[in-house]
Amino acid sequence: MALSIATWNINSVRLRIGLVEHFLKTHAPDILCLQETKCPNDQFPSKPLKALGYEHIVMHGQKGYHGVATISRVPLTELVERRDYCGVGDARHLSVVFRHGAKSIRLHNFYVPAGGDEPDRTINPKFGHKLDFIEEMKLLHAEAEAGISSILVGDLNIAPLEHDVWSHKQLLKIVSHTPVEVDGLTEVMTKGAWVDLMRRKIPADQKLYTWWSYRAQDWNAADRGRRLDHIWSSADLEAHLSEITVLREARGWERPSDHVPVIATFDL
DNA sequence: ATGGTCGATCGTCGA
Repeated sequence: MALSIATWNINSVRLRIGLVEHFLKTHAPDILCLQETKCPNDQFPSKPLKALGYEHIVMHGQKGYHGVATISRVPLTELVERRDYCGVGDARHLSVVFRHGAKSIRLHNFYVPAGGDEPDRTINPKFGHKLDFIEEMKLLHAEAEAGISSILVGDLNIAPLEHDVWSHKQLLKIVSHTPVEVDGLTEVMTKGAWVDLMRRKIPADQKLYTWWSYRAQDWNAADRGRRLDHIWSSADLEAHLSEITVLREARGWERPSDHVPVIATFDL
């Protein structure tokens, strides 16, 4: 029985609700996790999503900034969590639990702080916040709850591997690919026993990006991308992963997000 | 080496 989970930093869900509808119509994931919805909960555009069969919507929004939402066509349980990482009141995490066949699965939806421009916490508090957020994520274990498998998706704002960026050497001092962030995210994975599902299907020696800056004249020709969006799971789900799709074409849609959807399909 | 572009909101911050 197939299960598909998608993640997409939408960069304003109200502005791009048409693109979300198009994506749901053409790819029909069972569940879509959005980040950077930039939308208070009472203004979330639920109606067109429900009309497409996505009747189960859990939001964690705030005015103007951040915000995550999980949109599902399969029922979700009452076991919803919204964790306030770093205790600053940002809407950057949401997790839900659903059943699929014999399994119960907790699905975490994360929007990790971008961290500003200067990779030095003594002069840039935003970078310090990012490092503290990652530190707190190290406490999250893929097997935290007995009998519940885990999937973790989202915009983690870190490209950990050499071929997750267009130039490893030129980005070593650029926030998202600095050694302190990469080491931190790697430790989140190892301590929590998470599996990087995208790299189980696309080998680490191949370039793989999910984000291209708005600032490039021609994002496609320059192809200076980064893999900032991720799909991880607990070890028990790895053997059931059938496909990973990075929807690069979405970067070329009209008025696009700077991130593209990533979809994991399981056979469970 | 620098600047380049977006979105929410309405001067400026965050990315």
